[in-house]
Amino acid sequence: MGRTPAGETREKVLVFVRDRLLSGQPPTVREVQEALGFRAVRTARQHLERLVEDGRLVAGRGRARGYRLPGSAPGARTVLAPLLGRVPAGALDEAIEDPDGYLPVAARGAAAGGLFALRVRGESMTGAGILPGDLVIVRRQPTAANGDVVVARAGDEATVKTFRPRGRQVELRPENPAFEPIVLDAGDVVILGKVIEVRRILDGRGVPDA
Amino acid sequence: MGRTPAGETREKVLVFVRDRLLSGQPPTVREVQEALGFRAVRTARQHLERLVEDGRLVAGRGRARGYRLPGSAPGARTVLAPLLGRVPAGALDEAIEDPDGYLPVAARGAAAGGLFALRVRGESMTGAGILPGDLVIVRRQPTAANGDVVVARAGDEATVKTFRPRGRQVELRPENPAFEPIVLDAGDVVILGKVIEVRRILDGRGVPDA
DNA sequence: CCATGTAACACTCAAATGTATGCTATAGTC
DNA sequence: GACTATAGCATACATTTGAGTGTTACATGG
Repeated sequence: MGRTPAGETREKVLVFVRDRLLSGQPPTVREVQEALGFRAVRTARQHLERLVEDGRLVAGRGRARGYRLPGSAPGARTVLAPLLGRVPAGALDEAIEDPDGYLPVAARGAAAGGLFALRVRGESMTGAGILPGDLVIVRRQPTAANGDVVVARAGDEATVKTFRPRGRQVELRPENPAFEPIVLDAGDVVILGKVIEVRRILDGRGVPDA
Repeated sequence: MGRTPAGETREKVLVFVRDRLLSGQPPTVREVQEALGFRAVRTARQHLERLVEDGRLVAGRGRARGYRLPGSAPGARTVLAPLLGRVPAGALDEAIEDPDGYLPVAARGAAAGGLFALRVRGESMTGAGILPGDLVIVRRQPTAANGDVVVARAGDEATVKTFRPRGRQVELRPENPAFEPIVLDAGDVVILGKVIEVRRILDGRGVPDA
């Protein structure tokens, strides 16, 4: 029957599989078949086998939906971080239950479950280039190092600040001279995690003309 | 046999499934069983059924590895934007052939091939919260609207600036009073694309103590 | 004590899905 | 033309995996 130029179809197969993997839904061989319009399961499988031979995919022998991206492949280490609307007092795990969405993050060693994202409110960190409305990607951890930008809960509110240990106390320092540092006993501060990435979506709006 | 306090095990099941889903590897019922140490498949399935009843998971009827997080599945479409080392004169397409890496981007309608990423050099945009070393995600387009942050080529160099049309001329305005705007004839400016997102990786380094 | 609900087990069945065998056709090479 | 490699098809088979039936045990409330 019909043929296609060498390798061309295989690229489409790889793109399809990779897209599915990135969106968290590994495809079956038959889904590949259908998506590419093959009339035989075998055809899809042959392409997949070749991609594995060439090292562009990794097969999980016998497992359903078992194809993966090899560790070196682009996108292989992408995980999804839940975007939380707000962090109510003492209920991070509950907040993760009902996220506003998910952000794809290149996981630099971080485990999947250990990430979440927050939208920044207020101008207290503009000096560090973190503006109101920005998204921060946070790795959950109970401690932090001097100078880390952290998400901490002091009292009821969760805030983004720079972490400064001060002996038995802790300073949560805003990066904006118009704001005052918060200094508390170490026991009164709960570190929710460390900010590992800042994102700003510009999509629609531009910079207002001065 | 042994029992566990009410609901406790179910939480562990949810955490396990959620972590697997966020890292792109949906588990099978039997994998849940094994991970939680159940001796019967049915036990794992019952927990999963309950989680679905409570709306904390979504089941794909009959499909292998069919459990999803509520509200996430279709929306979390991710594409990869190639990170370009630099933009040599007149060769955007060639630069995309040999990227320094890829960034996962939530595709907000944007076509996959229409995105690329650049690392920002210089401090000319600090006023807009774009710092040296930041990554900008760019959607390729030949025109821009007033106020858009764009990647444009004026002469040999590609720069990130705010786009201001000025009649027959174009102003590429830095967002930093220490820098001078670039004003050129419209014909001498090539818009490579519009910045739709800004990212900053904080991974290791924190904010230096003042 | 008994009814009720949850947690867990053992086993079975059926659908989804990976794997294999064998064949046809087109394109390129010697 | 013969040889080889690739693309594709049709069908069958085997494993993985989701789904169903029934039972036991341990709490808790009336």
